[in-house]
Amino acid sequence: MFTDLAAAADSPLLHNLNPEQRAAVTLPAGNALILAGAGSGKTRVLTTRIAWLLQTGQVSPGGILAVTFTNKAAKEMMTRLGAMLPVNVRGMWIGTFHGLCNRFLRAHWKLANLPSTFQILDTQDQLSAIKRLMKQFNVDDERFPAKQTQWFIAGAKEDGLRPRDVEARSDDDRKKVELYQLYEEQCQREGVVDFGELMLRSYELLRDNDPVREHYQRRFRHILIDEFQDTNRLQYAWIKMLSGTTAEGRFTPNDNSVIAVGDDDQSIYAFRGARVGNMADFVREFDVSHQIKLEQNYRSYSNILDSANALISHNTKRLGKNLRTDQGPGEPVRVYEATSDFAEAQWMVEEMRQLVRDGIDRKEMAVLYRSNAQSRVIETALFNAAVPYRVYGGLRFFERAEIKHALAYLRLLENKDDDTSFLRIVNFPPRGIGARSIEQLQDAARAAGRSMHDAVSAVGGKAGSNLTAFVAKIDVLREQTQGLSLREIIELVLDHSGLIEHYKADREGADRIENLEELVNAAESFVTQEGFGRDAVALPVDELRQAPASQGLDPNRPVLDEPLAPDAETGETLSPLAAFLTHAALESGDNQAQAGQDAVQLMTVHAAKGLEFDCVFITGMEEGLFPHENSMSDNASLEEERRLMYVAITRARQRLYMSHSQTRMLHGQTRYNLKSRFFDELPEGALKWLTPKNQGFTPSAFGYGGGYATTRGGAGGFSKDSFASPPVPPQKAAPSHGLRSGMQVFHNKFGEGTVTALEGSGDDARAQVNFPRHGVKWLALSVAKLTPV
DNA sequence: CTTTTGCTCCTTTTT
DNA sequence: GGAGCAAAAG
Repeated sequence: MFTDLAAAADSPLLHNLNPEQRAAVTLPAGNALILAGAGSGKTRVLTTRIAWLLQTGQVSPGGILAVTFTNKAAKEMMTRLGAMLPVNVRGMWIGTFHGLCNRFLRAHWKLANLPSTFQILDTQDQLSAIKRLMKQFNVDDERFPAKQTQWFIAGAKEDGLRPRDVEARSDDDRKKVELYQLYEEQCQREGVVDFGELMLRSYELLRDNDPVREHYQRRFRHILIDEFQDTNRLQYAWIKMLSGTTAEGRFTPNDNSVIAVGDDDQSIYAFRGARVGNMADFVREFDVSHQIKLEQNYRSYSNILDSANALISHNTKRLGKNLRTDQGPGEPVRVYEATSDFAEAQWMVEEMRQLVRDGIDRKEMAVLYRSNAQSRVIETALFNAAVPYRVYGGLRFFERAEIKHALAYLRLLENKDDDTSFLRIVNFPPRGIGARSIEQLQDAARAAGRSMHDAVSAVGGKAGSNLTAFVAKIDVLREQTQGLSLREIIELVLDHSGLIEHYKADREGADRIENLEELVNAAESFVTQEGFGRDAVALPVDELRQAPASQGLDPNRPVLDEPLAPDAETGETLSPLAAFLTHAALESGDNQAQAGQDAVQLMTVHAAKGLEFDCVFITGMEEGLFPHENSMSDNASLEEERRLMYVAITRARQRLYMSHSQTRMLHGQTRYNLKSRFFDELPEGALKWLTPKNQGFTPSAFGYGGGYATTRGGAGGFSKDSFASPPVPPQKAAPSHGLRSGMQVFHNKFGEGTVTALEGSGDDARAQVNFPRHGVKWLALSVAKLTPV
């Protein structure tokens, strides 16, 4: 360890860093903002910073708090750090916001007013809990869709608001606040917390408990936050609590150092509460003394980078940043116009085959799209061409129905009051407990103010005996699993729950059984990785010894230095089962990890953030899709779409393709789309149009009969019949209004547009029209005056 | 009580 | 086009 910083300037850690990176790594104490562009070595800077702080003795491992958004990012940080320094990374507070809050609440569950066995609700569980609640209170789900209520509650929590804090402006709002209140009571009764609650509870405990707050403020000397542009109000407030809020609730930056790393141009999560404004607030409220911009890009050639820079310069609200590269221009960005989504996929497959022939690995090719629904056509094309591919997104391992069923049994063993889990499995596998019995039980439970588990005895008759048998089974299982290893517990539960048997009887149950077996493996590797049975190593944290025991901060107990450290007094430790259930809730697991195989990667642009590939295809670049039609009306969301496109472009190292299609099947209907406005925002010099530059769908395009040119001869292997002839718009019998799909029409307000669909007849007749500047509209023909052009 | 059929709604997503 | 869910048939 270095004793003085002068000697440390030669540290091997700092080798191969550019001046900006080096400045960021060696920042003096104080609050700082690092604007890190795409591909500028952000993660490297963050981890090196931590390693540097430790190596120069400026802080001990226990004094570091590093927060990320995804488990993947946290894991990567720990791996890299472990490679740089011989340090016990697991003892450090590196993790996701939610993971760290969970750790915090597990340690202070009593102060947080939670049962020690509290369970975590994921989004699915939360929705079903809300549905159950709304049914119980006879809320009209037409007027208040459960999804909307869920959105309302999650949104309130992201803003740090409890029901009493929410300002209700309408009767509907008041009803939602009431539901929020009832939902909270239900969660508290059942001993469960949702994701937002993990954050909010932690925040409130820090806010309301002076010794706890002061303890952690003293402890965390260096706080580092990754992807700062994605933080929401509550997360920002949480950071302020940890770094200098006083008992009076005033915030003054103290001598902790907070380093926020982010890129306002890559803020793509405003729709779920992220607040880019936190960056500006941070600079102001934390008296930021240093701002560093990392603009040197090590990823892409300049044609790609120029495109990204040009595009994003159309956004008005920016902190200002321009990526540069030392690499040459590289390949031009290739643009392709297809006649249909099917043809677009065909073209892509051919292009990929050529790339493979050129020696590029399939796993270095990514297909990006705006929404998941777009993947199907592409999958079909890849499948038919026998090109291996892997789709990200969709159901993750711990979200699969059979896994959730198994977990529900396990959760009930831990926490019998978890009614969400109870309901999920009370009649699964079917055991003769129908809707009526369940309703009876729910009524009884509500009347007695108990959980469903505890209210079973109040239900008589045949229904009652089935229920009693079920509860008895759970209770027996709980007894039987005492003292067993995690693996044995799960095997026992799978066996005695009847799940395996049930799926064996099902013709299509083989996959599900396989997944259940995989659950046993997941548990097994969890146990090994988390180091159960290994002695927890407590790190010296001197501050801790001054904390008063009365506040639950036992001076002799190394609070939270190890996630699973046993309680010093009772020797009590989080059971492996409890830890595994937490793990399952917080890390929904990889999708289907067919890792290792050389396969083309398919994912949404959102999912691609943080990744990079040699070749990237951005597909479906059409008005209404990208930018998405729901985001075209107001400028703020349009700018977010543009940032999304910026993220997509900057994923590519060497080759970038963009494609759009004249027609596309969407919701079982053919749509005619114009090419994306984003094309107009790219530098013409960096582009190469593989097809004649065009408008996207126009009626005249139908007259264009020639096969489209492709870049190389080699790519022409597709059958001409499959798509070379332009699609013919559906010729429905012309109704009285005389409009047809594909027609150019004029509207007084919206100007010229293209009819893309027709529906109904007579007075109900409606037309879908795509207006270049106003987007896609449905117009009632009895009202709207449309004149053919 | 369970299975089947018909009807509705469709962003983006991590925790 | 297809998942998810509620009413109707078995």
